[in-house]
Amino acid sequence: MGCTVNDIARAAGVSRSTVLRALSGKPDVSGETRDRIRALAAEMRYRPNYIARSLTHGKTNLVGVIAKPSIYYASHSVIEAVERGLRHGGYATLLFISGNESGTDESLVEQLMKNRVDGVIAVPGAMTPPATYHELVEAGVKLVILDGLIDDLAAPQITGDNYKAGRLGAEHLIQLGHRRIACLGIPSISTVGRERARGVRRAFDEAGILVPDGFFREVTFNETAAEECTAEILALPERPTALLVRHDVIARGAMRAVEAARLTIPEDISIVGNGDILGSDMFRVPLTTVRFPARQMADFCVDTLLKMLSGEDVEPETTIFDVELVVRASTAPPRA
Amino acid sequence: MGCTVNDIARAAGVSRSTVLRALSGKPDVSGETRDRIRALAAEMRYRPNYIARSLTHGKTNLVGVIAKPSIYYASHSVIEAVERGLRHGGYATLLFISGNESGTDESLVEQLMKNRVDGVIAVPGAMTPPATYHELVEAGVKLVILDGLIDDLAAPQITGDNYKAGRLGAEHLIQLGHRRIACLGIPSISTVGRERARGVRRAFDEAGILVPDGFFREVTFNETAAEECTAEILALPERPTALLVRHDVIARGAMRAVEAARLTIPEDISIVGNGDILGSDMFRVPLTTVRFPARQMADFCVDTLLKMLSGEDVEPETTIFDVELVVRASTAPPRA
DNA sequence: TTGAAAGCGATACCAT
DNA sequence: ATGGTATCGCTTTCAA
Repeated sequence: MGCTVNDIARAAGVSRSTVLRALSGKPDVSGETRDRIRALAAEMRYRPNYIARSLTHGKTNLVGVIAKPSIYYASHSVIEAVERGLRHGGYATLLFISGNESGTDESLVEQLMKNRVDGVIAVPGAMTPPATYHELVEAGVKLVILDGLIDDLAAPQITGDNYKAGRLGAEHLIQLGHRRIACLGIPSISTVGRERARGVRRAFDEAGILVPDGFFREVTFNETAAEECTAEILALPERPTALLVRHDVIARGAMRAVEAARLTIPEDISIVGNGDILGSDMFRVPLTTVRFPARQMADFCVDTLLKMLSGEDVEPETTIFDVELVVRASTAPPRA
Repeated sequence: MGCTVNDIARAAGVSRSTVLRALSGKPDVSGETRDRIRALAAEMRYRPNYIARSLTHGKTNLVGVIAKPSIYYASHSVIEAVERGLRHGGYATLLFISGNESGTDESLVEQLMKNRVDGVIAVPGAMTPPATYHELVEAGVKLVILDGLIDDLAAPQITGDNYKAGRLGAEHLIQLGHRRIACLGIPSISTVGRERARGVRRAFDEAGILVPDGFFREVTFNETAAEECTAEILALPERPTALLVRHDVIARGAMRAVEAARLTIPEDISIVGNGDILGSDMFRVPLTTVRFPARQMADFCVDTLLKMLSGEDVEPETTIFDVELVVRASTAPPRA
């Protein structure tokens, strides 16, 4: 298909070496031959074969990006920012969506390694076992974790302040006067889940609030599951007056359940989401939520990886980005 | 980093050829050596270098995917389906987001070609010039267009029935009794835009409805622009009783404007969206919209490309998928 | 059954 | 200023 350096060399009646010199702007060529060869290359629509180049350089200019499935929603704008950043930095994005049912994640590491990616950016989802990331690091791949926190991983990690996120949401409800607050939380197997819960508990403790056990739930990332879980909570003898929910998408499920129970938001039930996804201001009831600086985090993540790829030594530190509460219509004081 | 066939050959005390035969399960090896070599390879964590393999095969097993930016929303689930399908078929996804400000699209074709992708799946957005696709075809790249329609392109194209989509929405409003219907349509430079408009006009014609010029608008894909455009329409002397909107995301902008004008949906204004994006049933007012079988379209698209990649001759035909109206709360008869 | 050699396309280095 | 050659890691073909 594409023509090669050899083709050009033959057509120009010079050696391959000369062609290379002309094309790459190296010094040792006569201006005349250089121009002639360049014109010829353009005419023949020559495009250097990156594959071949990779082989000699030992560098593919490929970065593997492991993303979460679309139910996570925010994913796409993150991928977008990452792709743009990588492209700017001279890398192409090899995309893998993890937890996409098909194929084990063993094959994910496998794929990445076989394609000899220069680095990897991973946005951890619940479906990807942490071992995946450890394997990558052990294999010597340059890895940065975006919007997640993997225990004991020797790689830079970028994350939002989940402790603060939990705390902000809880404090907001407490200030509004709520005392019976239920949580649809993140499973505590993950560090993110534990941090979020720690923030919530801290706020409760400071306010001297005791929450019944049935009010602390862990829900998988699934709108329908959230709906069912919320229905159960609403059926509890002493119903909560507010819901602290792990994510805006989950809040949507919760809203459905509240509606189905013929209760109203925020009069009967206040809801706090998390993530401030695109459109949560246009939910049935505009959602009060916690905003993470997703774009900045993505940019910082790309910068970090690019530094590592350029040979710089980057400490495998965790960088925590600040979060903020966005108050909208889904929260109000409890009914008197 | 990774060890090579040579390393294994040396470690095993055999030739490279033997190692290859053992690893690839070719017949001509003694069972004993084969097992020994395989064990060794596993132990040394050998992973074949796809880059090198590509060079000899002249096949990279890379498929370029050109996607729209995240404002388009539905994008991510489409990318997800495409990635999964490609991975199943033995290909990796090289992702490019077009209209991502950075870099011209010339560099897009450039990137694709330099990386020697075996094929390309493109989801056309307004920001990508059609020339991009023609260049690709001319360069001999195997291309399939997903959810778009490019004029005179010698490549298979998969699209939803945009004529019907326009018609369904309009007919629905007409049946409800609306006669003053405004459109926030797709610019008619695109075939998709023209088809959609054709469907709408056809429904109007059949009902004998004459729509004032000011009621036909073309809006760029942008929530804020949609908001402004809607505000203008609402300020018109004889306000419409219904809005036919090019996309669910645009409907969100329209909803904002309606709210700002202190009008209610659907009592004062009915709204019909398009696309049935995830969550449009949980909009401020659950949105009546037209559903495209996005997942099936993506799957079909991948299948088509995989066929082409396997050497099959595929006709460059356009395949049109059926669409359906989803009636929710944003539409009702006009006020008497 | 096993080994050797050529080649994919580009590069770096040595030799002219 | 230009040409030749080995090399990257793997595959294919031919030879032993």
